[in-house]
Amino acid sequence: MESKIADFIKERRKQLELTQPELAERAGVGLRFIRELEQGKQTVRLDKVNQVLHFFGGQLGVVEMEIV
Amino acid sequence: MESKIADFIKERRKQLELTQPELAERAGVGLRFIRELEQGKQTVRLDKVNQVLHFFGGQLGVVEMEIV
DNA sequence: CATATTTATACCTTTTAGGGTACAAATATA
DNA sequence: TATATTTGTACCCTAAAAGGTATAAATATG
Repeated sequence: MESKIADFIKERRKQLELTQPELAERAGVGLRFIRELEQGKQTVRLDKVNQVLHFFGGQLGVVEMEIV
Repeated sequence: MESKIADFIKERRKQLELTQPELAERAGVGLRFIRELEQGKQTVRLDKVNQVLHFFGGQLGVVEMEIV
């Protein structure tokens, strides 16, 4: 698993049958950002991630740490 | 409410009776970052927020959007 | 298998996050 | 209330995030 957040976004995007450029446009972020996000990049801005998650009705919040 | 994440960190820090400089040091981030974070700054890096949350046994994850 | 669509990678530029630090404001304590 | 501690604000600097875009790689489709 690359990243829970990445997986969430990738899955929800496919559920809606959107391409990366389409999601970028609708979420109001750059295409490159969507790509990096879906690939699990960690050094991304929180507000930008939220902008994408909002499109799916989600947002970032504090959760318990994974027992990896 | 400034920000759920900000409040979480501020509260947990006080529970452990730590000052901002102490938390910054232990979490391995800059003091200024802790200050901005506790004041609800949204344009922060996800990995840095996680660095702080890890100290409290938490992390960022996708949650349902708030009905504000 | 050829072709079209989608995704990944790479380059350049601008903006800004984060660290450091100094000082003011606020809060706690003696 | 005077003093010490903690927090907030402001400054400079560097590294890199994000946008745009072109192209290669991968995947889907005919």
